[in-house]
Amino acid sequence: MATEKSAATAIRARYHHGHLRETLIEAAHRLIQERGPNGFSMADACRMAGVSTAAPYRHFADRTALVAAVIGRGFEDLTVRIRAGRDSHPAGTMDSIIAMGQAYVAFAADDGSLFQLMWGKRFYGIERKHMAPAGDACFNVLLEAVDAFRRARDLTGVDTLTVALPLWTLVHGTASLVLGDCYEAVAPGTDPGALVATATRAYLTGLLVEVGDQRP
Amino acid sequence: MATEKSAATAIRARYHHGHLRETLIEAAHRLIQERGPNGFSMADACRMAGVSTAAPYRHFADRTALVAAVIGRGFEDLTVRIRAGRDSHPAGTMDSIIAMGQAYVAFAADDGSLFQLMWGKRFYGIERKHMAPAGDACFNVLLEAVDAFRRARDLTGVDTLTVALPLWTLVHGTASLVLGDCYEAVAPGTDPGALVATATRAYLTGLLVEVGDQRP
DNA sequence: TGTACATCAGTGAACGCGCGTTCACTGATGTAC
DNA sequence: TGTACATCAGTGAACGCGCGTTCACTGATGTAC
Repeated sequence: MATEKSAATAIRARYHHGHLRETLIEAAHRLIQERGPNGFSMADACRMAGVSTAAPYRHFADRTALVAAVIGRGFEDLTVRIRAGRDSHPAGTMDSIIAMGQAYVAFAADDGSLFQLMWGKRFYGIERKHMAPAGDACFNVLLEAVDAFRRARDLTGVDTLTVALPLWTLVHGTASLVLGDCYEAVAPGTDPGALVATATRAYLTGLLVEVGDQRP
Repeated sequence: MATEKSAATAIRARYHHGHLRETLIEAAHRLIQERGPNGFSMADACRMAGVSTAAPYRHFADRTALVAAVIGRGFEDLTVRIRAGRDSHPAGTMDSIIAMGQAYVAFAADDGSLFQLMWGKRFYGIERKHMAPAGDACFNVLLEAVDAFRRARDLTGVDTLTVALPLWTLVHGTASLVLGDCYEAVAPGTDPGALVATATRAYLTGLLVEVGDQRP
């Protein structure tokens, strides 16, 4: 019986938690997932981690610092996922770019509240510039893919950034509308992944027609 | 001196406010604008309106009802603005569709927090379906414009909704990234209006190439 | 036109609540000798 | 190997705060006669 109990509360059997920093980040993440971008409180995270409300201040300056850590994890996760999408097809193909976009949307669908926190503003007073390194790493995955596409298609009339921004915009829009239940309200049954594919294809085809040296 | 004072506090000189419902909606709107999607509280709105904290309950069931009213106004405003954009160019032209998108983005830039509230989820527990009528009216403006474009271009290979969804997605993405300061972080000086124009043009051009009966 | 009265839109004080953060503390850990 | 001690990661109680909502109330308004 003592053994049973210690199994259930194994982590807190010791005075020192041991992995409190990690545990708090995960707890905050789960709270945000379950209750929305504002659903997080220090007190709840402590309850979840089985720790007193003063404990987090050994690891985080304040509540904002904890949320910032969660957001940082979000960017890392997103970067891994879109890189995997991109690399699932040969470099320089439309399919590679499409898969990347679909991975972006899938991330938003899985983790909508965190997605809103990452790209939104004024939720917890965290400025965009404080997320710059993590966000840049993420954006670079897209830039590399677009660069490969431009080289593959001899698309020299426009620079990489100009091609990339609308692609990002398109998948970001898809993600935002998915997680706001907006497609459901207006066109039930819409498949966001398919939408990303057709829209991306049409956009890139249009680009090739307009400024490409080569026809689609 | 009594006159000066009554000028400053003219509205509250009488026991009955007279326009409290309107005033509270405006106050809540301003608080949301100034302090972000979560920056609104009943108490602040009352302070702003110069009224006791119990007064709002004559006009709104609870705090959520007040926010819902603000969101409703947002949809009305957005509808007016995109309709004006659409009608600023001949029906059925790309320019008409582009101007509509630019109006959408301009709305977001002017009123970012409200925009997030309107399209986001789980901020104040308001479900998408409760905004349906206002949102539908808004979406119909886009559908009409796309329908005019399809007729003008004999674009019979795809239906209106299929053409419209990526257009919405594109401008929604632009709006979201603008108000999250995301373009600034990655491509300083980006003009969102120009981005909407070139991306919309490329997308529609691609569509005409892929499924149009007529070449661009 | 004057009056009685129902209705309505406010007041102001109070409630219970949960929050972020701080404080002096305590128990565990690791290291120098 | 054993011990003294500095360091560190926790505790638990308390703080002050602002919030949403309710309550019995009061002052103003409009209407029937």
